[in-house]
Amino acid sequence: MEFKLWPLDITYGVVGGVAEVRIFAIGEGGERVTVTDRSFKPYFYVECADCVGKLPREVEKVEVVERKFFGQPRQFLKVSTRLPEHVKTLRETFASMPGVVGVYEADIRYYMRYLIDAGVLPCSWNLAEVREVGKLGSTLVYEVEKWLGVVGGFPPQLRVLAFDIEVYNERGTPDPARDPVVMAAVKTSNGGEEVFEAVGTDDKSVLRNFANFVREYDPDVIVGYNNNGFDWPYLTERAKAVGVSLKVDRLGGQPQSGVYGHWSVIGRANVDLYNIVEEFSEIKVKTLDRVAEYFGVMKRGERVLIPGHKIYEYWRERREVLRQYVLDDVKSTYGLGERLLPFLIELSSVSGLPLDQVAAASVGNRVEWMLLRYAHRFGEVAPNRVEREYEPYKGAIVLTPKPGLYSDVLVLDFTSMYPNIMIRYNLSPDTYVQGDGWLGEIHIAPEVGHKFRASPPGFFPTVLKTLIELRKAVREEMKRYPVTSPQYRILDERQKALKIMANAIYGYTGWVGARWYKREVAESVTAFGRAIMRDVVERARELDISVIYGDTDSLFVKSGGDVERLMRYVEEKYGIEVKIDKDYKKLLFTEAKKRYAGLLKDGRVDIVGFEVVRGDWCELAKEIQLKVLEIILHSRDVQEAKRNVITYVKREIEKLRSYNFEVDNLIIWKTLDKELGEYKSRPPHLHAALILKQRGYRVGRGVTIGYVIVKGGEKVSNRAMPYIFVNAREIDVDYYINHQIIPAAVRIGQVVGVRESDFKTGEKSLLDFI
DNA sequence: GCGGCGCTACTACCT
DNA sequence: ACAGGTAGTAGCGCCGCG
Repeated sequence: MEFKLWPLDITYGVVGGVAEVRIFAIGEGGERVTVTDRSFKPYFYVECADCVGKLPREVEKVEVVERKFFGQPRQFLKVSTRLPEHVKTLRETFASMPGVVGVYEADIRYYMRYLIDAGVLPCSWNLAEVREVGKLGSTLVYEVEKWLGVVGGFPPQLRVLAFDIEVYNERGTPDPARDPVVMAAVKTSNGGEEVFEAVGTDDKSVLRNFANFVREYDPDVIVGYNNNGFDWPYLTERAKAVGVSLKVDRLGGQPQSGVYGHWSVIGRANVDLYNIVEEFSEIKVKTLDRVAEYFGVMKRGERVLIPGHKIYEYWRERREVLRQYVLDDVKSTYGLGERLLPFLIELSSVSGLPLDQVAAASVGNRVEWMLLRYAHRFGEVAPNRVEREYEPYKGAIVLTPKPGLYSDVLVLDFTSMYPNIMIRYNLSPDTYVQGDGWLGEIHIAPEVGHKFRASPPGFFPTVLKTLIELRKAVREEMKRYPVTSPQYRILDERQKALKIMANAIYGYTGWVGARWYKREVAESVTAFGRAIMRDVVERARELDISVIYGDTDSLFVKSGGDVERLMRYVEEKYGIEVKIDKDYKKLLFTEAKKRYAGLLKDGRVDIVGFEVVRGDWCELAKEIQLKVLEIILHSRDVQEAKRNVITYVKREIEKLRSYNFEVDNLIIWKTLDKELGEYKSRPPHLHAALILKQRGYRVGRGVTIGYVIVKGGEKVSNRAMPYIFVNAREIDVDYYINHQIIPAAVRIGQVVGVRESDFKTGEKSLLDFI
């Protein structure tokens, strides 16, 4: 029978010496099913010239096949093996055989190989010819006979479960061997909400009740916040320590740790929302409460907040508050899931990576898995991952702004410039021409001189064209639905997923870790980009349009001139659509690139690059900088603005001097980019991190440290203290005045003539006394 | 021994 | 582990200084 299914998770097992692929999926009627296939043999490719050698017995079959390699037709041996694990061992065996030139695609995981070859897309509707073979627990099992392709449609109703745990520990980072899980909270998409609690310090019931709940609710998707980094490893360790089994997957097993810190719960998609939140650079401090507020899920002011190091106190003395806290956390997590899952589902479908992996996978890997699918479709054998040396190359042009206040400025944006360049000039690893051998039509990149065949269309340009066309079709389809409909929302997430994947391809070509790494391609893309930018600036000059600033693919121009003509010029000459991205009434530049701020025609204040938008300046300094900016943007004349700025900032400085502030507003947040031992110098946040470590906290790469500068004679670094250990009276207010408030205020204020000395008149320097 | 200077380390930002 | 370009702070070593 024909069956339409939406794959959620995939795994395999070996039964009777045969690999069996198992796809956990949802049918059209909402039924949960398992689809199996025992017919697919693992394989890899071998390229050889007169290969000799005895075939190992793990080899099932060898065929000579026609494939392409970087666009060139070639013959390969397709070596199929009996079991997935044989691929790894045979890879070595074949590589060392006399006559073997290369072994390819031997590092592709079996179940991914299956999805790619069968053309099965996770988180999409796939049509298959199946037959029913029985039941596994309560779900039907089908055996697939033939895959009939991907069909369109919207995702089914998913059962989602969010969870969160709280651990009792008196200092530092909790230790599963010692510290009990005193609370576990769950929230489900059918409205269920529960908190499981320990009895005293006995947490066996928490673990059991949690596992029972998961099994009974039987979720398709499990979401957590840092569950890969904390909850799952902690729960499984703790379960082992107290002798409880944590059987939560769909085959009666425990969660398993996979590669790169990802945890899998077979049959379900375990998604760590923190993974995806990490990609939102506009969120500076990524604690659950702040992230939930950012996404409009729950306001921080309307929920219970307990710092991690005080949880044990609340468990001992104010348990009902802790209960509310864990509930607020799980509600936030659930809400985040509602907000983020639709995008992840589409990203899974576009990249071809199963849902539970797509959030954890890096951008480069998502692109690579997508490319592997297209390569298979085009009959291309994928190049191997090889270790390469990093070679820098020139990037985009950034114009130098003239400092000052401008009025009526338009920002022109060249849409999808890099993808368009790649398509137009056919830039791809397989179209790259080395030397002068090629006699057909070629494109030559400016400055760098790399050559590319003009036809036929290369691998990357073809993929890009496909993605752009798909996106266009999705955007067309969106018009058929009301903006507020769920369908519209899903299609919008789909077009976003297609867009970000297309935009990531240029970066991928310049990434040394990429299979299809080709520096010459990346280098040519930026070279064409620079040439276009220079040409458009020149054209603007000819048209008497004044150019104020530009960065990569945007141009800031004075409105009033024939801007439309300039836009048409770019569209006609380069085939790149130009859109007016922003329309400023007033715009402010200092002498710095990548930093500007302005008042948009719609009344919004827009700030780019300045301290206000940076996470590593304290709230107070940012708040003051914003005010200074607003004073300037809203005043009619420069002198008045200058006076008002000075009066305002002086007042703020006085407040600080008289200890009229909140410590929270003075916290400086910085992320550790390395492990503590790898630092060559001792910056402030490292100092603060070392203090945290000394007091039992686990800190290292990726952790964001919040510190304040306290009094003392030594250098700044030695006075950086984790804010949780500091009282207001210990704060070094002079540091904040001279190194946070004044620099932030002067940076913007300088445009109307405000100088550092305007704020230091009250203070007599030693020189004055002499 | 110390202040000033310039370079390096480091982070976060922009497109 | 998608890219390069950029601003800015603090650390740190070096230099000169009778």
